[in-house]
Amino acid sequence: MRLLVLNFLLKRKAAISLNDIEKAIQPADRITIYRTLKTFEEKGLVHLIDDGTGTHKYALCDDTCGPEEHNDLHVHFYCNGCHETYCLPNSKLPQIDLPEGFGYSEMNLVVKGYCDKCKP
Amino acid sequence: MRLLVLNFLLKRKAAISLNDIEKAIQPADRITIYRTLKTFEEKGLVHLIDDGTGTHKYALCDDTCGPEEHNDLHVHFYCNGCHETYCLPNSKLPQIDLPEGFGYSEMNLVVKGYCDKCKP
DNA sequence: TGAACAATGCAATTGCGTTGCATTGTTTTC
DNA sequence: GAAAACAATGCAACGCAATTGCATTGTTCA
Repeated sequence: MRLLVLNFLLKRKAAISLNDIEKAIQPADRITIYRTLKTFEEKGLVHLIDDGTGTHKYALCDDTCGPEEHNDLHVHFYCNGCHETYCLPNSKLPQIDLPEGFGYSEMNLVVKGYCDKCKP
Repeated sequence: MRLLVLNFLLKRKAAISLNDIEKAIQPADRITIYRTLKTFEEKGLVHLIDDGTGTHKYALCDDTCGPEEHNDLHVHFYCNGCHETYCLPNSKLPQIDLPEGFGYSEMNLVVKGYCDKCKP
């Protein structure tokens, strides 16, 4: 089962939700996939994306990720047309000036718009 | 009821969730507060914040917002200590280089860390 | 082989957002 | 001023996704 999920993740370029995987890998139990993804995340294989749609998405990490640390410090792009969420690893996160006394730890940046296939 | 909600929003500097308001304004019905906030949002009084916690937060808009348009183009800060979400209107959104063919429409940027009160 | 452990699957729960509908309060019209 | 039209409130219920408990099955190790 974990191999099935992993293979599906490798095939897809965009981030996918639990439902996507469930539909693609049938018959499969949603809870098993959920726990599989959770395990993958803990081990540093995938990272969880919050693209503002309310449903979690998952995408493969790059090689620098591990169980200790997630280097998912890149921009995510949500397409209003095809409703896909893409990782933009080439777009690095900007430097933000925080108010005095505030400490930075992580950042989540989601850009919305239309991807190259859906652009009107 | 709407006045109660508005006054509570004015008193609080941080963004607040439906539950926060419900606990603060008792006795009050959750649905009524929900619809109140929804009305406020449509009229351009408050804007909705997705800080990645999974629950929506609301915060007052500045004077440039109206029913037609929300100028909530600023950074939000989530404190891992007190779990409060702050608006950082002085931190403008950065310019992100999108891949070829991608079109920009909106952006959501949440910085996480520790605020000045919770910084260790 | 048997015990310890991990993985899976089913059922059920939680949390939050949301809608339907009846009731109450307010405004408009005659 | 009464009746009708409309807005606001409150209760119940629904929906969706994430999450957990527990029993069952498969795997590893002594």
